[in-house]
Amino acid sequence: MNSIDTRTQILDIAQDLVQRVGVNAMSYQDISEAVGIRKASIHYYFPSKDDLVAALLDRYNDYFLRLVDGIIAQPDSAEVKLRRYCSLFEATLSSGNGDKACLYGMVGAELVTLKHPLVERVTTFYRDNEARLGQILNQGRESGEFGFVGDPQAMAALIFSLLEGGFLVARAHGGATQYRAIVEQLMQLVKG
Amino acid sequence: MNSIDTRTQILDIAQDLVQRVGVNAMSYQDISEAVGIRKASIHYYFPSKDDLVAALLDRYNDYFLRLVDGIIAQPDSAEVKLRRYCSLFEATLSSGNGDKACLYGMVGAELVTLKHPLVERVTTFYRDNEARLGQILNQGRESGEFGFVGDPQAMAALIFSLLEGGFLVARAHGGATQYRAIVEQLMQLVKG
DNA sequence: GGCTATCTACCTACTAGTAGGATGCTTTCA
DNA sequence: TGAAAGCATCCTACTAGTAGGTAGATAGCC
Repeated sequence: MNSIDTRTQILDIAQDLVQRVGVNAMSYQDISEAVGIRKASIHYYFPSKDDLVAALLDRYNDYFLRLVDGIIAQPDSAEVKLRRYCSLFEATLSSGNGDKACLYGMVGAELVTLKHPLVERVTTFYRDNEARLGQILNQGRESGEFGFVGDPQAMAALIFSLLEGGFLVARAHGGATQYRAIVEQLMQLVKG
Repeated sequence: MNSIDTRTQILDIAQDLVQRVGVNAMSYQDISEAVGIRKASIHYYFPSKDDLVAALLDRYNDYFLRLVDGIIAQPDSAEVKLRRYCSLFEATLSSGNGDKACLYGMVGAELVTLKHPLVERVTTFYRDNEARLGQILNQGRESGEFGFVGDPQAMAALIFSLLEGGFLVARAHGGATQYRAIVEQLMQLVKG
């Protein structure tokens, strides 16, 4: 169906825009020009901007957590899993001109301007990611790979904040190189 | 002079707004209502929005780096200095309803939508902070307080990204409590 | 008189969103 | 089989509201 293609195209362009400039600076007009359809046609698929952003967040959530769960399910060492997790973020950073951030990182920065249903999605995404990071850290602790001090769950929260922040900082200064250096430094700390 | 007061009032309100909702979602109309003057009067002090944001960034940069330099100049242990540095960020988070982020963190997220002179300010702020963090870490290494593995400058970049990210994540999830837990975990890692 | 600070009144550009029409494919049914 | 009805998609044309920004008048002070 061509209609499904259009819907996907709208989501793809919208996601790209949000990752670059944020929700507030992304407009239906921008999407309209990039996709090559009229503004009203976007309203046909997504009646309100909140609908569009919600669909965007849900799609990204499903996509990202599926990848993470795939990483965890593999019979790899905890170090390999943690490195793969970090490289999921890096892939996004490198995919554009180094000016794309994590979708949820961008939305998180604009959190106060969003309505309840969207805010809830962000908090859930953060919580789910920290939980999965906790799993990886626990595995590494048990196998003896990771010798970091402190609670694995606190460490998971630290790593998630670090990756989200590293993303935004790297965009301004240092780019993917700086991000990789930070991940490398993190790995050393985790191994202890 | 009443004029200086007005100018300061505008900057105060504008900073508060940017820390909550970001540059793009902050409008002259919002400031106008909060300060109690007409929109055109704000243009008298800050002809364009870029002028206003530039003044905002410069003021915050001076204020923040002065505090940091004050911390470094004290004859304290490296651990105390690092804890004080981290608490500078926390003070901002706690100052509102837990919905205020670091000014430069917010602006950093919107980086792509800004013009050159503003982008430069952000990168400089990041660089200056990482350099000062590096000083503290070097002191701790030399005194034997800090036993973390890896390069102090890489560690400084890690800590700065962590704090900026921790800010944004904590706003969505966990608040000041979560931020403090992350800082505590960080301190354990730095001590090694 | 000139300067500072503030105002009213306006402009253009852009925002999200709506109403209703044109097109064309699909399904229904005589 | 073929016309009709229904539906999905996309359109033009519009709305009301808000954005940043400007012109020019007014008031009070040095």
